[in-house]
Amino acid sequence: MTLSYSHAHQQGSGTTEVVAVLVAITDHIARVLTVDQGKLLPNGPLMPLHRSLQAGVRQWVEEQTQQPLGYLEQLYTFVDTNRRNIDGHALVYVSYLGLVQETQTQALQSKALWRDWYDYFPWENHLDGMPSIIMDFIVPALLEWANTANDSIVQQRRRQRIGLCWGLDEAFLASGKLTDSQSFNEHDNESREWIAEHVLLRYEMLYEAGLIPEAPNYPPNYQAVALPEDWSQRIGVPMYYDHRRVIATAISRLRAKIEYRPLIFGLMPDVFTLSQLQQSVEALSGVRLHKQNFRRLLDSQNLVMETGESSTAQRGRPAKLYRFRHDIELQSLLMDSKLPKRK
Amino acid sequence: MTLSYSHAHQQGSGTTEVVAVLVAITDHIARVLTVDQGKLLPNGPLMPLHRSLQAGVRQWVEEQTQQPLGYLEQLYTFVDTNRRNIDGHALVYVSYLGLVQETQTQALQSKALWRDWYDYFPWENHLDGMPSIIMDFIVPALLEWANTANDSIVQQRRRQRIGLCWGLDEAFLASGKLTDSQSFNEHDNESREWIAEHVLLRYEMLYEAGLIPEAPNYPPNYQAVALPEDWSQRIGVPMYYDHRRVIATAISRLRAKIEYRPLIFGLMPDVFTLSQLQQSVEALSGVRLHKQNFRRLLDSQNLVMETGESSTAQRGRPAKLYRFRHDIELQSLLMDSKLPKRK
DNA sequence: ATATTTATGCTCATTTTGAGTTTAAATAAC
DNA sequence: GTTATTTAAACTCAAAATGAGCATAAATAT
Repeated sequence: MTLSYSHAHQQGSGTTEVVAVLVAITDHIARVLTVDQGKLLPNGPLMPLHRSLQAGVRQWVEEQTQQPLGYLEQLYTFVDTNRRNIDGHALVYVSYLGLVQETQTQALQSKALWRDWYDYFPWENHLDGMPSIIMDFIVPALLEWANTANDSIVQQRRRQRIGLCWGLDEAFLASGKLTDSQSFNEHDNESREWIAEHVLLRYEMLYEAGLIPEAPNYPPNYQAVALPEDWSQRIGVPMYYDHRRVIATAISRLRAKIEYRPLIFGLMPDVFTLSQLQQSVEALSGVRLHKQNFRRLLDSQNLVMETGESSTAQRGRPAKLYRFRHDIELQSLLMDSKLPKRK
Repeated sequence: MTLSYSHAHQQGSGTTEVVAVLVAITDHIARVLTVDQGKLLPNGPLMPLHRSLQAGVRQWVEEQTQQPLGYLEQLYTFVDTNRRNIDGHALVYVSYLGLVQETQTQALQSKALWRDWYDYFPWENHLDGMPSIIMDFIVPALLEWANTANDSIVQQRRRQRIGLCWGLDEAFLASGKLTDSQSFNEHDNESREWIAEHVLLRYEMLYEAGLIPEAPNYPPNYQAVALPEDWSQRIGVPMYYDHRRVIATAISRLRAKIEYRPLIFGLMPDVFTLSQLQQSVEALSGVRLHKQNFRRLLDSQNLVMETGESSTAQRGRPAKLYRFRHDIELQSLLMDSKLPKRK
């Protein structure tokens, strides 16, 4: 796959672009809004008429996707030295995270497409346990990458990083038990904690190791243990430029922030059950939560109120319906209101 | 004070600048590195030769201050529509936070100057209790600002915001007891928690209310209760452009992050006592900490090790000397290692 | 010698967290 | 229509983390 991609916009004399990661949850799956067959995020140049970066984001998203958007926050600013304007100035692009309510995802432009964000990061979905690709391919490949370092200190550091990023004990990594992927799930005393918000660290490690198609050193030439034929499929859908890294940044931010701010507000419909709310949080964090503790924390936060109605949409006992307490909207944005930890 | 300031750099065809907030702690006081008599942060245009934003920051800081710098992280990206290049593109400036070790602050360029960061934000220093300016002037002025809103809903919202930002109970705000600034400190049941990391929210509220010299609506015209003559002195040292907001962003980030990442690493000399360490954290957070709990958390984190020596620099019992465990440097950057809460 | 200052070890009550058990109220299957 | 299954929701309990204080140690100041 070639990454030199002829962009639609004229770069002209400006050197600044904006790019947006819009997130919505539909059918309990976290999705990002893409254009160009899922290869690009909505983006466009900052123009003299824009009074702010936000204004630029809103205009280009509207133009390219017709998706109405609410909450928007700045993520990170990147430089692409491969793309320059006529005077040789490198392209600077400022990324934004936007949240879209489930009910508001209709009537998009034909180019625009909502995609399951785990299509881009298959290893990040732990809703049904740790995906097998991690122990079968990713960690072995990373360990081999660690070994290619000349300096043994660097090797040690890399192994340490691998353990921390992927939730593995270093002793376990050294023991070479990886070949038996069963043993991992059984002896969870050999594993550390998987930290959901380390999405960006994990992506950057894969990138650095040359295991990501977007990386300049892909495919890696150190593979004694060859990667499978369909590796570029298994390692997730590639994107143009560094847009996949931008999504990784967004997921990291979202997973971290949802622990102490009720951002989930921006993703839910007006009325919902507590189970739906929990499933939405799980879709973002990629791990299952403990139901009883989730609810305990919720009502200690006083974020939701009963509507009085209940829903029989599911099979079992009808669930009470809730809505967010918009009277405390401001407060909630400021306050440190946590959401519960993993199961 | 006029804010149209003729900048030293030629803007040319680029539209991107970098600006750095360098922080160091000397004599237990948190300081930021400034140029131009404390009116500007080190800054400069991103140029074609820079391979990254970081590289740009490092070059301009070196050139303007000769301060060597270690840890550097991106803060936020701003747009200044008042400054444009020849083609009319607004200036985009990317801000960075840098940490400098106490021992490394020598031999600066003559223009460069380390300034107590509370010179810019006098209301943020609660090391000797809440500064009187808050209850004497700031909150009364803000309450009057709240009353100037046409909509009574907006008025209510503003009062709510004031309470949350400044750690005050709304009932208390409504009660009009403000005139007696003593009553506040006595009845702390009437006050909420002062949240140290809300530096930016507080600054932006003052800016919005027109109480900050940099604000376009300064001085505010709604003052029935007139501000004191020397208001522009009391409300902190003004800066050119929006550089004071950039510092507020930096302090917010630092205060928030120090709670869960051992950033204090980057500010300490090699060897230090636990009291010095605590005083440094206090200098950043602006509040006093509980000594015993600070130490308990520290050794639960295993971040420091004894050197074996002790220091008799102070008056009382000699304090053991410690150094950071650099063997866990990487780990500590990744791990959620908290520092203790307020006293 | 005694008061004062600083460092450091230890206790204790309260809150928060992680991980269950039990009961309620619906649908699906026989 | 009775029974199994599914989902909701209330409640319990032990372990860990937190906030606040007391007690003792080892130096300097008077």
